[in-house]
Amino acid sequence: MTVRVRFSPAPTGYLHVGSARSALFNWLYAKHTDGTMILRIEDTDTDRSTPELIASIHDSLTWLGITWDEEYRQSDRFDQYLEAVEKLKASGHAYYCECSQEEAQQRAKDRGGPPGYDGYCRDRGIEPGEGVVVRFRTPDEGVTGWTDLIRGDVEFENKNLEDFVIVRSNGVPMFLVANAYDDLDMDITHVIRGEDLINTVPKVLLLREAMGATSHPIYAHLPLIVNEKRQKLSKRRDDVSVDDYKERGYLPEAMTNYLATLGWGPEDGVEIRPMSEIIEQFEVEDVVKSPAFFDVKKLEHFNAEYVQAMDPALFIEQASPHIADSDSEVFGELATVVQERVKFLHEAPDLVSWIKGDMAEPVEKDWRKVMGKDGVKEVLETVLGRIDETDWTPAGIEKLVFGVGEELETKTQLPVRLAITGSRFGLPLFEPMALMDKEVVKKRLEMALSKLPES
RNA sequence: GCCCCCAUCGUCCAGCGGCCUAGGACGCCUGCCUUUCACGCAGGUAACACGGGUUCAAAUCCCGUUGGGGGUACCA
Repeated sequence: MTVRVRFSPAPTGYLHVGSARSALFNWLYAKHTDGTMILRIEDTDTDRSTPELIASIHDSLTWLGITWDEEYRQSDRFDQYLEAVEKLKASGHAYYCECSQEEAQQRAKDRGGPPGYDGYCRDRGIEPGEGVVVRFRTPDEGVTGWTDLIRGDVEFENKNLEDFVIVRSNGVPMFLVANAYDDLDMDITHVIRGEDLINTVPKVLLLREAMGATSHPIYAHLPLIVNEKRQKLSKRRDDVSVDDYKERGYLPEAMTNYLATLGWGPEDGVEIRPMSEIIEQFEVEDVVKSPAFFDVKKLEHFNAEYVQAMDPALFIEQASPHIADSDSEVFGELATVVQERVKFLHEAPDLVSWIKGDMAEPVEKDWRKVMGKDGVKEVLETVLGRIDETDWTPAGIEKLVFGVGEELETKTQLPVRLAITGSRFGLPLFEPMALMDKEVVKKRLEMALSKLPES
């Protein structure tokens, strides 16, 4: 039997890293087993789903390198769900209900106990009409359970399952039926998704059985990815859109590699490795149960490793879009040294922008620390005074700066760097300086001198 | 409230009854290298939530407590 898995996002927002991880694990498993990966757009929430969002999900998945073999859109299949619902009604598994949400809630409140719908309309013979929904009739007793590939045996008592809505009053089928119907219809063999959906399993199982299913897919519920407060990642409060990471210059390979280590780890402990090896080693049952914190620091490290490993030509090609046009020439000349000290593509601009553009405002603390030292004034003045007679090449500038250092018996590189670049950190100093206009260098030195404390 | 899940360094992952005085990775700290930064190299920091069992032996199995999380919609 060939494995068929599906990633089924609701297009109600951009793809975020949690969903991306679910997509990735499905994809890894499909690849590992040589199975089929299905992308199923669950757009039954017609109010919030948009074509733009579907397109953005496609883009994000593609960017990550996650591919799919078949694609479906639930909004194309409403007729089928509705037909299935008709059968459910005919067999007594579903019924019309005219209770408003307020009424249902009010009754739940009045009777105390558990909230949820009480089955009031079960046998009232309601006819379809304005404000009428279709509900699925859940058993009053017994248990519904399954063996989860990751969590083991999970059981729910049927009495805790309310008669849930499967068709809205506007006639649109809801998530649960669509989901149950499609998994059955598409012969899904493994359902791999976030743990936030674990509570819906018994309802879907009941639905499937009512639809005549004699067997069920294997379920595997992934631990959630959480923020620093250990809460489920939320699009609203957390910074988690895959697209944003792309914009910030993260590499897709770094992202997927990092995501693969959240909830799972290779046997030999080597975390950074080609996707082909991850596919080879990946087993769903090895996924851990506890939630994982999305650690951007570690992602950064992964990204740095991938940036360092990039082919230089590819680095230039991919970093260039981040570089201002006015800086592209110097970037071209310094790309290799830029690549060596950058963790993200988006850091490249800052490393070169001071050469042709404006220099960054120095960090106050750094400035005080470096410029407050004795002798700095002499250093800057001497260097400034000799610029006109300096051979304006990297070697010439090095001779100038270090020469002054030897004469005055002090280190000159740092104050000169801070004066000219505005930062303690950055590229090797002399190569970029050689690309600058002498007058600009002089002006920055003068500016630094003027800001020196009068002592 | 009710239902469900989870619990090893700050973080991610190893550990599936003895090999654990608990291992790797990120972070952080120290040193080396270096007239910047980064890289590299050598070290270091730091955890089995708690309480009961079971067993010759428990981080590993069982129960409870505590803590955390998820769900509880005519969202998915």
